[in-house]
Amino acid sequence: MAKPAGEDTIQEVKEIFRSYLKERSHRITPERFMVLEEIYRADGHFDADDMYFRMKNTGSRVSRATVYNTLDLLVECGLVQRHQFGKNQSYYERAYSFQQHDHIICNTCGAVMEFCDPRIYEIKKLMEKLHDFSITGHSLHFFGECQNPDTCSKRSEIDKKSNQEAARS
Amino acid sequence: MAKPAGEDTIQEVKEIFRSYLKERSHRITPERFMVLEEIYRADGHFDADDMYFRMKNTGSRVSRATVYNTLDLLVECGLVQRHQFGKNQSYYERAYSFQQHDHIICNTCGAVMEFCDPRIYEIKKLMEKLHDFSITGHSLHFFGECQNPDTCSKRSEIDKKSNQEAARS
DNA sequence: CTGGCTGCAAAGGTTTTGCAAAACA
DNA sequence: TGTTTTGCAAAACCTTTGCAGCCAG
Repeated sequence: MAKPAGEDTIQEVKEIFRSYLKERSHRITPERFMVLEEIYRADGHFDADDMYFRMKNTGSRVSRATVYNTLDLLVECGLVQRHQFGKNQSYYERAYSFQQHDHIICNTCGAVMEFCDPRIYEIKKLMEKLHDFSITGHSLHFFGECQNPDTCSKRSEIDKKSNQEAARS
Repeated sequence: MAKPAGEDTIQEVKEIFRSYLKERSHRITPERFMVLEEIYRADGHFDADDMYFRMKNTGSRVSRATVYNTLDLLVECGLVQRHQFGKNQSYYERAYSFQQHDHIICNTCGAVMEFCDPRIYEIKKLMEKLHDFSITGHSLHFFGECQNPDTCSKRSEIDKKSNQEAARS
């Protein structure tokens, strides 16, 4: 799994975000930077509510509205990627200093694995030419079943859920 | 764009669905077949509510609950594919006798184009081997902007919306 | 100052659920 | 006849919005 970003990376993304906000005449508020920092201190994928409760627990009190607002801004400026893993809910992950990758999702246990294949880029280039289209992003998911019974079971989904709920105490 | 399925195809998918339901000891209800038929008579992508209103208009009165229930069954048995085009809403399209394809989505006008590239299959095979994973499906979307001003404008999104609303009269 | 931003709560839109009635097996 | 399934409406769920007060510029 992905590890949290280092301090140097966190300083870099803050600077990038600051420039972005200034450029667009958006205000530089402490809340926005608190969200950015929390995202880059986290590892892996999360949803908006995860982030809301995570911040609540670490003492950075921001409202849901601000979390959503900031996530939108961060997606716009490319520091965060938004994913749809099949549920009607958005998942996010940090995008800076973080290798471009796609996802393999287990239908049984919900595990998300990551991979990278240069052929995606080749397909992208071909499609831009073929369809007279300017492609700015993509999402590739493979769905299926883990073959490893240790990591894949209904159990692990239940664990995940109860852990999340515990975090919201 | 995709054209509605022919009568022969409709008979085939009904037979497949019937076998599937029998196998799983699910009941063979007229509502389920009405939904299946309406899906295969439609062209392109639709959401659950589209289907609900489409059926209302053609006189096949089924409830929303039944539409959702049946869509789940059809996705499970592979006759329908579910897509997430970036909104927090599911879109569907028929999958039988319908070439496997992926999607290019315009962020501006919402247009959805289709394409097909055999390299996806190659990547899939590699990932199954690399990650000891059994892949049963995938979704690949490219996001960006149409380069053709005739087909791409905010306007076309508005048109699409008002057409949908007209269908719900 | 003053317009954008925040926090809160309420509204919005899609999907799921509970329950009585209907109907498949 | 006994359960599923249906239809309806209410609930649940995630996200957006409205508004008063706050704060960055």
